[in-house]
Amino acid sequence: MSILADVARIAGVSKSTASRALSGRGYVSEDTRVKVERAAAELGYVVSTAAASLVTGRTRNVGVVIPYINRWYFGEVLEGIEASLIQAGYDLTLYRLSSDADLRRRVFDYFLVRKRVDAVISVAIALSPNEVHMLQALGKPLVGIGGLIPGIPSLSIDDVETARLATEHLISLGHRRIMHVGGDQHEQMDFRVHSQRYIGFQRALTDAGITVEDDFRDAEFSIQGGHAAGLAVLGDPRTRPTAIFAGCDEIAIGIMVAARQLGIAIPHELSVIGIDGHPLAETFGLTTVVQHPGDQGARAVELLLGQLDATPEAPPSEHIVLPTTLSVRTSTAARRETPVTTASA
Amino acid sequence: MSILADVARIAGVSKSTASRALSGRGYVSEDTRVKVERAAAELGYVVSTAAASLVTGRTRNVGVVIPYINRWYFGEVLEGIEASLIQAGYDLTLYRLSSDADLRRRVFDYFLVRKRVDAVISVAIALSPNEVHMLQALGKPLVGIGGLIPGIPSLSIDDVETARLATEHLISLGHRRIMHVGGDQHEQMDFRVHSQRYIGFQRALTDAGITVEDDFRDAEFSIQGGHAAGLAVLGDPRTRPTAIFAGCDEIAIGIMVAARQLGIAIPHELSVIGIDGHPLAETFGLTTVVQHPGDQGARAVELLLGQLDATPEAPPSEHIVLPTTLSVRTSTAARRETPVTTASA
DNA sequence: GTGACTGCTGGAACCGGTTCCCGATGTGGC
DNA sequence: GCCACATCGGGAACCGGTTCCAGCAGTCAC
Repeated sequence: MSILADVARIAGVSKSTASRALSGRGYVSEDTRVKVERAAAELGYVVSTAAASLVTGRTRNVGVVIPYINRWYFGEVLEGIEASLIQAGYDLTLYRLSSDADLRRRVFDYFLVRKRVDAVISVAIALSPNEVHMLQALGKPLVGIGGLIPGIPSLSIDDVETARLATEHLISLGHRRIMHVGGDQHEQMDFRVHSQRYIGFQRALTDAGITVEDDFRDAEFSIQGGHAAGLAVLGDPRTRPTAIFAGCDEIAIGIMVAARQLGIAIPHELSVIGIDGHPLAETFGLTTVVQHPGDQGARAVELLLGQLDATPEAPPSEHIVLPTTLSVRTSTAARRETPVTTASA
Repeated sequence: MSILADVARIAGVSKSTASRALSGRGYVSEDTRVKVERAAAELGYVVSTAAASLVTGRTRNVGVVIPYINRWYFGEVLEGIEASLIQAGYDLTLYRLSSDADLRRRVFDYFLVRKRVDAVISVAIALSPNEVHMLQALGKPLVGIGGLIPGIPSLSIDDVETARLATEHLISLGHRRIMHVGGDQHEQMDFRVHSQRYIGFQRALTDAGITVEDDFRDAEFSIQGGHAAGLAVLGDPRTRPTAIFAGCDEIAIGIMVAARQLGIAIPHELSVIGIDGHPLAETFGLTTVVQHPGDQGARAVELLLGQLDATPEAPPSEHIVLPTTLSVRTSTAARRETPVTTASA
């Protein structure tokens, strides 16, 4: 474990020159630069980030706060962030923020505040005003993904529009008895997304002059969640919807599995559409509205680095909306028959 | 952003006393401790980890090297690691290590070496001898999960035995024409696991005196991978196996989906067993051999912290084997019919 | 020849903690 | 009354870099 002073000695220069040579800041002649680099290589020297960040105040480390790791959307976002950060020479420190209040406080008080990160990316987390305040008080760049937090630059799809797009697809196929199986509006964790998608769903119905009685069923955002909800919703042939707009592809796939178990043919007896562009959507022939979480992560990093480099007090509190595209597969089709009645206005 | 000196001044003590009071090391009277803590709270003081680790040499940060984020096993392991580290007051810095040689070298040269982590956890990665050497040269604790690296304490299930257990379950049900759909033995990333499971599979067959001609098909470790392999393998009714041992639950589920699409009834015409205990196994009624990746992550952290605390030169290069348990569901059943012939000896 | 300027280098201060060491005080035993 | 010992607090060195500043040589313009 050699230190800069060793390198300097071997190279026959001073610490300051060695530092300049290695970091590339300030005047160094080509000759000495080579000498220093050679010495560093010889000794296997690597800078101490602790020492460097002590004096510069920058850690080259970005904190990522995320509620889940093992769900497709979140995993993708995380991969996107990671790849971009590595590329830019930054480390990524991961904090999983559950809904457990104690743990949350702990993460905030104990970790994030510790001058250890240069910036924070918050992925699809409903932050309390107090938490937002703490993060802003850090004076570090902060970017949100997947939902907007007032006063914080963020990045997401337009959930209302996306949900409307999906629902309109079903309506255009002639469906009237449409149900939304999605996230609980009142859940703490998932941050507006649920309610936004429900709003978009309803808006499409309203615009088409359709009213549905039982128009919603909540489900966990997973295949199992969709499966359970599917079994519950599709059980009675007389009340069964002819089409379901699922809050995400995993729910949609769970519903498809449930339908198959119940002997309900897709798409002849039931159309299903999701949101995400999950790789399984192709396997299952699921029609979906595609988003690109990995890109969202990458873009967030871009935004962050922009803020980090350009220190001028220009807080770009913009909200970037990313496009989504409808991808039609075989899980949706024109309405064939109506089990009972369509409740259309 | 107050510093220790401010706290000391406000509390009316010296920096050294303030430091002792806050860190809890060394003699400090109860009175002064309270005074210092009050001053710290008042100023909203938090230590600079950079400064602290510069002098102590410890960062309270653990590096995790992992090949995938968005696959069930890896996500679970990561969650387990994260929870335990947070609990212990450590940060987690994430490095995704792809098979891309450049990126790999970059992670090793540029990041891991940078005196930035106290320890490293390597999850299911096939490290080159050179990479192992670099990590060991760091002189930091190092624990592997999911496969053993010579000379490094590690933690995993017994892949051979687990595969044998799964295969024996199929054999005990009367199956003879059994196939293994799993990972490519020669793939760089997944680190022995593939070949170990194949060995266990073959061992069970051999012990039962069974020989199978086409006994293997490789698949990506995902539902899609299993689905593609399933379509390929199950296409021809005359050569179709009566039972499949899948390398993981995701592959198994993909196969089940493929079987359904091909109109093959499970378990009447085809038995499928996996390895993992994936939450979807329950949804799909998949028989599987259960492991607990989250626990593996937690145990790894335990091991690591043990090494970090006890500095005595006792490198516990042990390999811990974790138990797995067979969980029988409805995807496996006694052999009913034999499409053509059973190739039994 | 002198002054201004550029290119380069070294000395030293500094970042913000931790810890060693020494001195002061108090307390108990003899 | 004195010594040994435990408790407590402060001064200062130190961790390993970065950066400011001063200084020096060489070049060019006048």
